[in-house]
This record gives sequence, structure tokens and C-alpha cells, in this order.
Amino acid sequence: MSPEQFSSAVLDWYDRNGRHDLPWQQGINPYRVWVSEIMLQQTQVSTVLNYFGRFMDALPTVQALAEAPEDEVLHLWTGLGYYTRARNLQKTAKIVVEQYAGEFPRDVEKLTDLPGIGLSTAGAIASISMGLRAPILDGNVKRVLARYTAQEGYPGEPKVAKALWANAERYTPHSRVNHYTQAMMDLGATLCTRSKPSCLLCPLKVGCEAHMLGQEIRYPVPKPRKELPRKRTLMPLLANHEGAILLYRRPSTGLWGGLWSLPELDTLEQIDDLADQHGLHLSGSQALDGLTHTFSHFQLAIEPWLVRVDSATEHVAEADWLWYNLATPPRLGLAAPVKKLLKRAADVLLTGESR
DNA sequence: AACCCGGGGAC
DNA sequence: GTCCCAGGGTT
Repeated sequence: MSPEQFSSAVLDWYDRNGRHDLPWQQGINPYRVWVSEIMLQQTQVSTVLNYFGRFMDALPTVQALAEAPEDEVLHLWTGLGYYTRARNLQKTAKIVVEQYAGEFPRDVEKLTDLPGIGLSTAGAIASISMGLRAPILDGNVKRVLARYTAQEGYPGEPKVAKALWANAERYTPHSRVNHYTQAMMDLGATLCTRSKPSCLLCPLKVGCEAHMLGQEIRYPVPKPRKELPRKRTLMPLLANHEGAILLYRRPSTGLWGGLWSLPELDTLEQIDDLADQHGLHLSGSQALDGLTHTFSHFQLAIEPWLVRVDSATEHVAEADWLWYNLATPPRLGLAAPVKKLLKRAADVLLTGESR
């Protein structure tokens, strides 16, 4: 779509389906829009609804905010979080009153010089409350544009951010910028949502690259995960004469909650403690191929050892321990890597092969 | 570029 | 529990 078609489609949708009844959309002026934009930074609309009205009732003008005790401002902010926002709010109010005679500068660059106002917030204030053709790139617009252009790369990357800003600028229309800005935020908040976007209702679905690829959820590309912490553990597979392996049931809460698993040891020497605990006599042990299991929050390197049990093992004394017969496996919940290791153990025990 | 700030909601 | 949200400032 051309930029004109793009913005027309967005504006038509806004006229029919956009939100027009939010508190900060009434009695629009730079002060109200500014306060709402600051409150909405990293904060959901439903939360801000509980604060905006109270704040405006108490401090209806930039002069009132500039003259208020800081404690009063922070009181009105209590529960919203990111309290630097509140302090910056009042700093900016004082600057606007003292340096700009109480009128916000009609200039994006001057707006970004004010504490707490970055490029996106400046664009929102300038377009919504002043009608200036200024782009925004908040989380909503970022998501809409990243999908529309199937933008690769994490938006925190300067190269990617630059591409997104360039498109934000390109699609911003020359007329009705106030409605366009509001429309793009609405689109991102109500249709082009992070998960389960409502593409069938979207005015941009015709040109949306991500939709054409059927890959809406891939965009924007999430922040790259930091390397996961690594842990290691030894897992002994104690095998009795019947070809059964000793397992225990993990506590119902926590990692692998309620699943059956192999014992975990820090060193191979601890195997003797385990044998004593169950009254077992061990013979030879043999290393199996190691494997790595990845959790959401760490990587676990597992060193499995196949250990032969020499003594009789009719019963296990402790509760939550059992001999898992590889030939006639009971139907139990097993941790994924344990299932893999049991299969390996079965191969070794039945064929004598080491893999 | 990495990190800090914060509370709440979706999943 | 994790991740994200109408981001910006500091180091």
C-alpha cells in the first residue's frame, strides 16, 4: 500500500472502530495529552484509567502542577510505578511555566529537551494536541509496523529502530495526524495484539507482510535471550538383575513437579551413600553419553552413569521410590531427559551396545 | 549497549 | 512463574 492508502485505511478504521471515549481524548490540550502519555509509558490503559481523572481534578493545569508540593504529585502517582516519571513531570511543568510562559513548545525537538519526554512521547503530544505532523513509535506502533513490514531483528537494535522510525515517518499523513496517531495506538492495543491478533478485522491485512507469511507472532522479534546459566549433575541409572532402573518421585512443586526422575549427584562418590540408603550392593559402573537439557531459565548438563546392582531388590523401603522395569514399563510421568536416558539404558542392557 | 525503574495483566 | 506494557534516563 502507498502511504496515502495506508493512512486512509487506518483512519477509516478509526472512524468506525477506534476508541473515542478515553478520558484523555476529551477536552484535548497539550497538558492533558502530555500527562496521559507519561502515565501510559509502560503502563496499560486500564491502570491509567484509575489515575488520570484524580490527577486532573487535583492539578488541572500546568501551572497548578508546577506549584504543587512534590509530595502531592507523588501521592497522586502512588501505585503507578516508575516514580521518576512523576518527578520529571513536575520538573517539566516548572520549565514550561518559567521558560515557555505556560505554553508547551510547538516543536518536537524542544519537547524532547524536556525531562521525561522522548521522541515517541514528543510525537504523540505534537500530533494529538497540536496537529503537527510528527511520527510516534511506541510499543503499539512498533508492533503494527514490525508486522506490516515483517521487520527482522530486535527493535532495540539501532539499525532496526532506525528502519521502524523511517516507516513510522513515511506512513504518517499530512492531515488528521491527531486521529492517525490515536488510530495506530488503538490498532496495536485492540487488534494487532501481541498474541492472537485479530487479523481478519484489520484494515492493514491486505499489505501486511507478516500476515501474508502467516507469521504475525514472530514480529516484533523479541529481545535476544541472555546466555542461560549452566549447571551440571550426575544421574546414576541403578540397574538390577531384572533390568529395572531405580527412580524416585520428585516433590509436587518445583522443577519437574510430581514426575519420576533419576537420582542426582554432584560427584560419583556419592553413589555409595545412595546405595547405603537403599541397602544395595553395587558392582561396575559405566559412563553413558552425556546430554544437555534446556529449561527456560538454565541449561542442565547431565552425566549419566549406568550402575549394576548386585543385591536382590525385591522391594524398595522408602516411599516415592520404585524399580522401573524397562521390559514392562509402568505408565508414569517421566521428566523428558529421564525418558531419553531410560531408553538408552534399555538399549545398553538388552544389546550390550554402548549406544 | 546495558541497565535501571515498578506495578499490573496476559498467558 | 515469565514476559510485556502508550519509554526515557543514566552509565
